[in-house]
Amino acid sequence: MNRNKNYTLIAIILLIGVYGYNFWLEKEEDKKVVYEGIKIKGDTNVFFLPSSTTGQVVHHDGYSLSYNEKYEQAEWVAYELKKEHLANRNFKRPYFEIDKTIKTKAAHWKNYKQSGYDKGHLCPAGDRKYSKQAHDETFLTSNISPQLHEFNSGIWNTLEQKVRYWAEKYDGIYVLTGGVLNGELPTIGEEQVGVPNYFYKVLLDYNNGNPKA
DNA sequence: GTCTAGGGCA
DNA sequence: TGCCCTAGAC
Repeated sequence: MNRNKNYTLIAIILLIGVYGYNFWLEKEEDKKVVYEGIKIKGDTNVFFLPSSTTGQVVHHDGYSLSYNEKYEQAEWVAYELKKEHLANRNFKRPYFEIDKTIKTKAAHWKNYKQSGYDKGHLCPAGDRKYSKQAHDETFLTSNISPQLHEFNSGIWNTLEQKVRYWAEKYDGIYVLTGGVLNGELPTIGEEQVGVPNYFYKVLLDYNNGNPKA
């Protein structure tokens, strides 16, 4: 591996269980509202969705994201991981495609080629195995970020598997993932895709407030 | 064996 | 774009 680059990747893992907001926790139908809140376009930062600093929030069927044009990647990706989303089907790895829903144009995957970095999923393909459509959707360039292979297939991968375990255990959770995009970051490719130094995940369990860390 | 990936080649 | 092989971490 090329050691000329400054490797200081650290994962910051934030696991937050929330007790509050009883007014939408207690009723079953409210779950529905939350779920729809993710998908309905035009809704402002409904419920758990964070605010966007770029003003460009895009909703896909399987997840929502806020795209940061400067760094050519999403500042966050949010999705719900339901128990029934968990599946073991194995889809063929599709081709990475440019996310056409990004108005300012998402980066091309060629930026990542031979950059030494992985095209790391923010919304993991492994969390969207309940349908091929949802699975393939994670292979949009708006859903990936440059990650070291060692990091992506190592501790990050482990974390994603734990997320799946928790989704099973707590009957569904919300997941928010992103890289820390600020300041001057190293870039790759012609479009200068920023390379985050840190990645984070925030988990929200809406019907069982067991805080975990 | 299961996940995450890169890369070569028709 | 599909197919198939390789590699690391757990």
